[in-house]
Amino acid sequence: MKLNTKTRYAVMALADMSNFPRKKPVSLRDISLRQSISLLYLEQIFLKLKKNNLVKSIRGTNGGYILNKDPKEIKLSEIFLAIDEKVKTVGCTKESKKGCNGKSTKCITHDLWDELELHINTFFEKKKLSDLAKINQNKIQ
Amino acid sequence: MKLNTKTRYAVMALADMSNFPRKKPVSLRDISLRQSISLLYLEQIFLKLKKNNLVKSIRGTNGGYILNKDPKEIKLSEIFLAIDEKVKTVGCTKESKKGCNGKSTKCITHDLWDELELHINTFFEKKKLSDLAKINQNKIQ
DNA sequence: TCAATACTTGACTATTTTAGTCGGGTATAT
DNA sequence: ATATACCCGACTAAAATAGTCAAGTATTGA
Repeated sequence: MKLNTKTRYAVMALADMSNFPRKKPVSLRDISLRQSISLLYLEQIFLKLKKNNLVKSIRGTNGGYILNKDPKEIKLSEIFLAIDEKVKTVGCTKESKKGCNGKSTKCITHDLWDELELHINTFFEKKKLSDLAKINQNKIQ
Repeated sequence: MKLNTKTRYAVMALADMSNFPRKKPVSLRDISLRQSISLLYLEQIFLKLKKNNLVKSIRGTNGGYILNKDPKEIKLSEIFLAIDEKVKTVGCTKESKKGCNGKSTKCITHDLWDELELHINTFFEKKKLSDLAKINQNKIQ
């Protein structure tokens, strides 16, 4: 059970941006250098973030991206949604209406995974981008 | 972010077993039929569960597996551990001591993922096998 | 005793997902 | 004009997943 890099990098990149004044565009090149993330990969990620209105883009020299909202207002769940990362603990979701293992009944663990999903999603709803402050960049002990 | 089938099936299978008296061995064949899980796959899974002392095996005709503890005593976290499913939200763990992205400092999101990991693991520590009762097998609405 | 049942083990494999890269754009500032 | 920096779809190598397969061993019951 692990997070994909796209989502992790998205959070990292946005957290990076939130360390700078919101008015000036931040270029992907700079983020790439500071956070050691491939520039080409960042481009892919930011297209999604833009489509989902988390950032706006400014082209040309001295261009870059700008956060659309104050970091205090940006929930991690929004970022996850933008990147398409679904916290789906299991195949038999409520949406599928199909039951687990192709049967019309819930599998024996169905409610458990539902509960876990809710648990995790609640965590991401509560966390804001602003919670990842510079203070986090300490040495590992 | 999703759970692998091995872990899910392990929980399903053990939950299935816990619906029957603990003294009589439950064969994988029966579990396979009731829960629609491949028998060959179940065999692989139960070897792990056995190695980690969650079940004991009885060979031969009328053989099968027996839970080593009361379902009330079996934490889901134990099952996860047995199957090797690690809730590792990210590469830069405390254990690696290496820092994120090869640097000696924590990445900007390091503490976040740590916190998430703890959050999820706490959930599994609290959940017992007995919490997945027969009552869960309702129709999907 | 001997056939059937059921666990044991390691190796193998097709498919899917992940984690990117590549190539060719377009818009803007200087 | 030219360099910068965003835009976009298609592609791909590598890893993980979700199993299967072959060849056992131990035990029971007829």
